[in-house]
Amino acid sequence: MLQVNFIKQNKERILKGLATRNYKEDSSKLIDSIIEWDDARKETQTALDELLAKNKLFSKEIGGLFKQGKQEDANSLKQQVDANKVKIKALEDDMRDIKDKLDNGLLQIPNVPHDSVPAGNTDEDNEVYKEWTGALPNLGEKALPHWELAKKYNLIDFELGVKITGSGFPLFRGQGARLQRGLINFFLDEASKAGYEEIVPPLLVNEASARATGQLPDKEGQMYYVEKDDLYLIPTAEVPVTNVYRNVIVKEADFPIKLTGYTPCFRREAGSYGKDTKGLNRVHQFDKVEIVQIVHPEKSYEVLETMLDHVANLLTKLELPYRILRLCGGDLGFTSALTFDFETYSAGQGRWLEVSSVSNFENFQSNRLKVRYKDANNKTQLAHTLNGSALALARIIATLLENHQTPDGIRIPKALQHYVGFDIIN
RNA sequence: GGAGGAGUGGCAGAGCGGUUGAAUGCACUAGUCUUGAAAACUAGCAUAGUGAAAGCUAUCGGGGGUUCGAAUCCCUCCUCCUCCGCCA
Repeated sequence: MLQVNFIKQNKERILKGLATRNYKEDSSKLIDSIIEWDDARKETQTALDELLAKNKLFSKEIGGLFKQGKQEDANSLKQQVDANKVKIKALEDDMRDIKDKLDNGLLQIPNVPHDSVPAGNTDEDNEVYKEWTGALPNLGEKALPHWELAKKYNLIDFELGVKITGSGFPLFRGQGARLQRGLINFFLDEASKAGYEEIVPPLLVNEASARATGQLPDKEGQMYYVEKDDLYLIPTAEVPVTNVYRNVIVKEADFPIKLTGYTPCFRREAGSYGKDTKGLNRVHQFDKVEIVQIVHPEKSYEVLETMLDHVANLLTKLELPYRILRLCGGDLGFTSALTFDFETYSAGQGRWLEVSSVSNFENFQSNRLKVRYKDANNKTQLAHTLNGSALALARIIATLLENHQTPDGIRIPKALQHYVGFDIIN
């Protein structure tokens, strides 16, 4: 969430940013309201503080008077305190009301897109940031999509997933399961080599955590919710891993903080039934290795580049053709200032599939998380947070199977052979 | 799930209705001393709101209540510890 002071000082910039996002609400009005509410908040607070200070003083006097045995004086003071208490109660009610409005208003304003974010509505308006310059695999007429390959080599059983749970919960078996496990280890090792600390977090989180990283209230319907215990199944490791630093004031010298974590991810994908749901293209449960960084505000865009390089390097080692998109305003996540998506070419389907999303949230997320540091003047400042998938498994398996299919079987890229324990699936 | 105990600043730990945002120790930061370091000594050292600042206000696990006044009393929730039960 944006800071109120930032909103006050940058109204035009925010409106321009919201336009880039193609934001539908009457944002100008909302921003004016927020500014009004905040002014009202300050005014009420000042009035309230004055009364509280008065009563505090009176109470001290009353204490003194009692000690001196001046009961009557004390009692008359008490009446004044009581009168003030009525006013205080009213102001406190006002305050709660104003704060609610202010908080709700702030929650409705998405992050301001970075200047480089192109205006646009849908994923068709995303800008190709880095094109694939090599040749795309041409497997001819015999190229199979991954769901057929999965069946042919008995790697993934979608029907069993349906039997056990429901659609969108694939079951991996045999070499398919091995491939899955190998990829996870490969991604984690690469992240460790790049200096990320490995975390094994809880897979269910409480409301405070989901709120802090911005899943709530924005994506409430997308998360599985365990009502009995009031917990959410994580839609990404970003939630528990970033929350490690919720409400923490870090030392400036500790930057950059780099964390990685492998977790299954659970997504209800409500509203997207029937769209791209074939095979592994869109599932309710998939595995992902996430990388997260908490950095000095001046460094975040530099760090974003290194994260892009990290993901690119993974895809290169997996010998997969990929391209990088810069998301347009309309496709940009609520909390993000700038997001790059990685897509790999899916040779069996003849289309590009999103396999990673790398974002800089600037201080939008840290403002809710309250991840801060002390600057040179010992003032508390918000850190910047970034994260990226490195990588999301399900679709990587899909493209891996499709791109590396040969008449003799599915070739395992060299970098991965050591992890899966075989060099071909047949 | 049942019974009991406990939650105070970065850590340890006092306070248990009155001027306490909170003793003391450790840690940390700066200074004095020293060739340098250590030790010793001196000072500083929570977060947030508001304000130009001084200051004022809130916060002693969270929320609510009693009281002129609450870290201290009451209610409730959460967390941790011990014991019993169950169990991967």
